[in-house]
Amino acid sequence: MSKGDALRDRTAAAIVDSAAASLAERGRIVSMNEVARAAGVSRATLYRYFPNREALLRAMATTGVEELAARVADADLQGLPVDQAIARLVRGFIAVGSKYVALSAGQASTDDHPDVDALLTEPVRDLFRRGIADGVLRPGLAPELLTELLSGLVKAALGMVADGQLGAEEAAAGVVAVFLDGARAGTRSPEPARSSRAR
Amino acid sequence: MSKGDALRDRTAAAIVDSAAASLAERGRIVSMNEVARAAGVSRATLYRYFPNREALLRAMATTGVEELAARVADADLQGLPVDQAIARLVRGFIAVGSKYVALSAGQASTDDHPDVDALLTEPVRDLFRRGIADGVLRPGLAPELLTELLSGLVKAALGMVADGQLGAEEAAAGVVAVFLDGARAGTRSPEPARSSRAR
Amino acid sequence: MSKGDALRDRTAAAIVDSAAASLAERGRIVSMNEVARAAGVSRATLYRYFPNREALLRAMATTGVEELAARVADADLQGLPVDQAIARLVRGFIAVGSKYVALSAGQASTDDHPDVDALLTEPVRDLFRRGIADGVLRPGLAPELLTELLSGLVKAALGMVADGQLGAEEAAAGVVAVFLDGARAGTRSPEPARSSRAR
Amino acid sequence: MSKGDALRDRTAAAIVDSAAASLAERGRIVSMNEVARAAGVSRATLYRYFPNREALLRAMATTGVEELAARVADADLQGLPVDQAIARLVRGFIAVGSKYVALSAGQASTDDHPDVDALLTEPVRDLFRRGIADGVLRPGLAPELLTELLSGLVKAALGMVADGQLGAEEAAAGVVAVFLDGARAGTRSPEPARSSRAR
DNA sequence: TTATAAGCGAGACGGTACGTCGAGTCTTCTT
DNA sequence: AAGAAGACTCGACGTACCGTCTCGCTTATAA
Repeated sequence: MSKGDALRDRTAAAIVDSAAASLAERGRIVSMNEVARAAGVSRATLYRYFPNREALLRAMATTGVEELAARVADADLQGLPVDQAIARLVRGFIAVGSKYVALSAGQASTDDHPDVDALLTEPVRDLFRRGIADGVLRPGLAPELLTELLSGLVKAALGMVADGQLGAEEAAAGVVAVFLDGARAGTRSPEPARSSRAR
Repeated sequence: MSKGDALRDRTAAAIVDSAAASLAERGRIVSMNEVARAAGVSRATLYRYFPNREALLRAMATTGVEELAARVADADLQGLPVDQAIARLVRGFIAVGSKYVALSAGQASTDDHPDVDALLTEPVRDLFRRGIADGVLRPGLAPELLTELLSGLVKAALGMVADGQLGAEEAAAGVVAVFLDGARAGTRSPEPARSSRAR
Repeated sequence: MSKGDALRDRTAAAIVDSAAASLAERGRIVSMNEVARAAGVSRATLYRYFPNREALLRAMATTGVEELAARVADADLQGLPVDQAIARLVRGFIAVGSKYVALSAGQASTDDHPDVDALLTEPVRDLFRRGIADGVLRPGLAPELLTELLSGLVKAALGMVADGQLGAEEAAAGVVAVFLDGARAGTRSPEPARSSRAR
Repeated sequence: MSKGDALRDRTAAAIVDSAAASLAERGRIVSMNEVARAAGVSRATLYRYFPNREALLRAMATTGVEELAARVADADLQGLPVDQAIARLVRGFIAVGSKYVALSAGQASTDDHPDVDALLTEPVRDLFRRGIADGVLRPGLAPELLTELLSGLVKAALGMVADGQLGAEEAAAGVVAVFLDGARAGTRSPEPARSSRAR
């Protein structure tokens, strides 16, 4: 039975990947028919795996979240200084972006997802809490707000990457630079030298 | 003829407003039938004004953009210090947000809009150019990147406002604080006192 | 007032004529818009004269009927032998045919038309009754049946005339020949010489 | 595959039958929605079988023609004396009439139908040619004209049958009587005794 | 090795929304 | 003050997509 399940999972994953690719490539308008065809599978099978469009989107979201969560877990955020942890996090977000961008466009509601909270939002929030407690981040901004704002920065950067206006590395660097130190000129900017090669 | 046109414009504006309200209230799924009914008009008339759904969304986008552009023009961005201009800009964005949020959710493509570029993006980019030239903003970040990142921050903040997690003022203050000075604690903390007094 | 009425009548007649022409020329599918345009009048005016499409068709029918009725009245059917009266009648029908064909195609219901009955059907039926009474027509066929059958023959002949397969004279002669004497060869062949000289 | 096709054909036939019934019962104005409902099928399915209204009408025409053609083929026209063959033909036409009447009202164009020519018009024309050659029909009337005139008679009779003014048998008898021997009183009318019971 | 179960492709079906178009009503402006 | 211009509602038409279903077929597991 484990074998059947494995096959099932692999098929589902293939469908999700293919759908993510189709959805990233073409502009948000992808019919279930096209998704099925692109995945090399019949429409009936597609519906067997995902009972409706929303479920497919949700699965894509979950996949992206899990992929991201794996990176987050690997990243040993607790073991790093907060600023470096954030940088690593952002790089991870943007690397996984190709899937994340489809969702960030509002296709999937990301509501009703315990995963996304448990796996992503919470660790990030913890990171921010730690940063504030450590005195690395300033105390005036709520962790929840910081989480959302960072997410917004990442989405914007992903949009530019998807449009080919920016490489993933530059995008990540820009996000980190702005998020940590802001756009204002000042004394504490050795980092920007690393992050300013926007075409 | 001016009268007929005026009536026409008013009707169109009423439809756009009603559609924006419907679309903000209900989650992204609003049929043309409902839009028409909510606007107190028949479906045929709706289609007389906007040949298809996309045109309606585009009109909503344009309306939002123009409203925003009016604010931007009023704001006398050139006459202010760059940081204050940015703060004013962000407050304007968030104030108009209720319309902007529907569009930012990805409903309208915002592509093929000369308006949005001419009226919004360009002034903002100019502002950033001026800031870099003045030495107020650091030179390492391209104006295009800053524009997108600021837009991302605003969208994120708008999402929180729409969810009721945050007031418009706090949201604007948070966006400005992070965008200008970043989340990192540091020597520049006296300045945020001007702009980031979240509740 | 007689002047206004005269104008009114003339306009109505012009619309009817134009509509008949449009309807004869193009195949049965003529929108009220096209009718109005062809008549050189606005759609509103068209509707002022004829409250709906059916009224227009009915007016066309009535016009044709009146034209026909005028011929019928002129033809002095009572003063002629029945067979000659029938021949004259058929020629009249076919001569007026261009209008009659549009109606015979089923556009107008011809129901609820007192005119058509009073002006056409009744005289024809009377003619048949006289023929039966005179012994010119055989008694076994009801006048109503004969009326319908003759109408059917005329419509068929009109169709061929409209298609250019037949001239009006030959068509009329054929209808009269078949209606009076049938298609069977027989002893009455000398008579057809008078009425059935098809090309 | 034969099974699927058979099912398909049966469904199509059911739709055609139902549509013919609806169209015969109600006066020419039957929406596709009603057709679908009457056929116990959804509108989408109706359109799946017949891409548009005209195709449905055409299918009804073809069905009627084929049904008629089957009768014609069964009737062994060649093996009968021409007058008896004509009588049989007319009875066949009128029997099938309920479908034929909808089409004869001008709903379907009957153009672009090779079938109708090959299956119906041609045999009838052949019959007339044989009749003329045999001396049973008189030579002065072209077969094409006779074909059309007979068709006109049949349509007229069908109209009366549909209106309930006449039974099918009487109608057929009247048509045959008039078509073969005309309405004129004369020596050769033993038949009318059989055919004159118009109400 | 065969039977049985499960997944799969194919595709019909109902439902719903979209965008188009014609019919008929009504208001407003003009002459 | 009547008629022209034209906006509006209603509803049908034809198209497309979604989600459900059944039907055979194949394949892999089980006896």
